[in-house]
Amino acid sequence: MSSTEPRGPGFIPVSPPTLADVAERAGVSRQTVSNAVNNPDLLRPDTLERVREAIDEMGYSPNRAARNLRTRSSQLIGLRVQPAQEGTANAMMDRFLHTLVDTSAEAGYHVLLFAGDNDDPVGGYDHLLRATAVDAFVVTDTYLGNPQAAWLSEQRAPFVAFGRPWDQPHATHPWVDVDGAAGTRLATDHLIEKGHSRIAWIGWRKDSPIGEDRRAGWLAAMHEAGHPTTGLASRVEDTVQSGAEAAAVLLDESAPTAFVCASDTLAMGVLHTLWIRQLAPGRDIAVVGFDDSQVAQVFPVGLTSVRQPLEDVAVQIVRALESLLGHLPPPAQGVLLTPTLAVRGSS
Amino acid sequence: MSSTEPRGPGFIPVSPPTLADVAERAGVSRQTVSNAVNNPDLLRPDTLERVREAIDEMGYSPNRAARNLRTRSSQLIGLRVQPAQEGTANAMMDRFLHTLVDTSAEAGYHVLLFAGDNDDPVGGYDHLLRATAVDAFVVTDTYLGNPQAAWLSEQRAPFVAFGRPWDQPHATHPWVDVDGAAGTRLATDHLIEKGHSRIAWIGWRKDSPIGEDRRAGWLAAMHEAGHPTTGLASRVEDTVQSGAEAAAVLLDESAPTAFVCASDTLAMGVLHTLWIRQLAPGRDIAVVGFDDSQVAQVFPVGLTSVRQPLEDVAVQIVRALESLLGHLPPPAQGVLLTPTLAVRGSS
DNA sequence: CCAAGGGATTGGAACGATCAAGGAGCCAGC
DNA sequence: GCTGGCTCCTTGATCGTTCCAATCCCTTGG
Repeated sequence: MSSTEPRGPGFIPVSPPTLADVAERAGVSRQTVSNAVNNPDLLRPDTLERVREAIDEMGYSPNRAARNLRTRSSQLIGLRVQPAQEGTANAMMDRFLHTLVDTSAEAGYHVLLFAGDNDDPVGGYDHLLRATAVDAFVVTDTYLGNPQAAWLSEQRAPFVAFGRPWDQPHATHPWVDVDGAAGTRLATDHLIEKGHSRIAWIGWRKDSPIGEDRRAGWLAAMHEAGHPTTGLASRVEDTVQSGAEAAAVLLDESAPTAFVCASDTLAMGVLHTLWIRQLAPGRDIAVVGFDDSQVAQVFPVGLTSVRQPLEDVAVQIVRALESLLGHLPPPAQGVLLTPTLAVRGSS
Repeated sequence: MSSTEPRGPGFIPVSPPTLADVAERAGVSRQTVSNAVNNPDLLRPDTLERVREAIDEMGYSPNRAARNLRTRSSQLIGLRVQPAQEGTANAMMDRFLHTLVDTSAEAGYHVLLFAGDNDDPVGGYDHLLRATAVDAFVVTDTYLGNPQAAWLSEQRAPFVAFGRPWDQPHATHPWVDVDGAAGTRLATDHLIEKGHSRIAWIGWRKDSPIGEDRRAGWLAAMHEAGHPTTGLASRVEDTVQSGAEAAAVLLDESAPTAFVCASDTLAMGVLHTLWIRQLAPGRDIAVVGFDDSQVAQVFPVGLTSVRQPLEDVAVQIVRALESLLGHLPPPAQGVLLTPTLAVRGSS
């Protein structure tokens, strides 16, 4: 049999033992070995013991391809990685990815990465789906107007989205998202508690639903505290440069004592302006960012920042996937998680 | 056949068409369709055309599991992700991962992520290998004393390492690495060119071969330029705090006019100390980091930093993998790539 | 006109697992 | 003693593809 081929230096590795090899060794049939692996309850304890010994001795692991073929499932979850782009929120995804991999592993799944193509947002999905190469997808780039979610729904492909279907209020697919408004509200309340009342907002252009969501949190917190907001809000591109310029304008025209920003990138811009003007962040002016990126953590005095619970997001996504794939009761259609505030020297 | 099942709202997705379905439609045998996909040269042009039409019309993609089973290959490359840890060089891996996925895709491979476990560094590899779930591995954490590389070599498993086998000079597996010494030499020469002669080094503890490699580049450049180095080198933990302290000590005792650091993290520490002492980076004191992290890019004046050619690393790794897997002539055993210097305001 | 040769195509047999039935063997009950 | 039910295990068929060897068809040369 395959497991008894000659072996020695310079040889190609022997093919791993099969179910039949183990069966022969344990003196049982193939199916019994299969049951020992998948339905141990069906075996008599002594038989189970014997088969397990054989499995251990031979170092048997079920062949993935054969199992996949027969069961029509791959135990793989597909995740598309965006085309390489510089310095965006990608780095943040790192935390998410780690937990996703870990949690998936616990559920018996692996994560398959595949390349994305902006011109053909659906191509990669299509191929993997038709080849039954993955059991489900995790869709993370829902903010791009997500044709994927709609397309996958239409194909009746199992998937869970990280991000609400902003522009498709009637979408029925499961999703997990972070409550951005709650995050900025947290940040604003924190500043109010510190005694600030003129708290400025620097966010993204109006066509970003995520940006508007985050802005809403700031606005609500300010209104509730009875603080004015006119002239204190600015909407710009998500770059350090834009953040710096916006901060300069706001400082000149509205004299805020604190800034809440839609991203750490913008917050870095604010800090840049403060630095130029010899204003000490945290002492003269408070600044809060969003994302708790590495930048926020290593910035000299530390940048207070809203931290997305990406680990929880990953866990919830895997839970939803398990439901979809039939291992658990159906999940809530949408799960909204609340971020926390990482308080540092800048506030 | 499976492709003609009833379809409509509320139904479970129909199973995708198979080779046999396409064959029937095109009026040829299964094998001919298979050849149309894998060895088009074997078909007569008109037959090929007819089969291709059928494939397109039915939206056929070969079933991955079946193909994998028959060919004993999975077209998957395994990459272990370390257990989630905070704020380390992980974020840098993002660039690498993207390119790895893209390049692998061009070579017909997908990337499979699997969870790592520090207690059992080999467990994940072992399972995937025996289950023939992946064709090869990319090993990235070779600096941990890499038991993986040795173990995989012993198993005769195909893999390529990102990182030289520092502690195993006789290892024979293929690897790709970045020439850290060349990077720090680049940084040091850049500073020398700017007129600096008292250039300090802040690096890692002596037991890090990577750290010593980077230090060697600084040392060589200084010697070649005839500049003294005594009292100008410091070896500390890789934290902002340590970098700040080391910079303070060096400034007090040796009055350097520039710093070369083994990491951006350390460089941030230096910048912190400069900020406290009201010294302007780039004007009063020059600073160069290593890794060109996001931090370096968004830091107000910009942090000059050695940039690892991670994209090239990924490309070379995929190339080496293709060789291992028999599609190309055997590769060089080791590939050493030279980093570049991203010059910004801090120097 | 037939045999030889080569290109194009075909049918059967794997690959290694699970599914769906189908036996043994044993005990209780009539 | 035979049946029925239960537990435990086995046998054949199957998933969809590619490998292998055989077959078919058409051309060419003797």
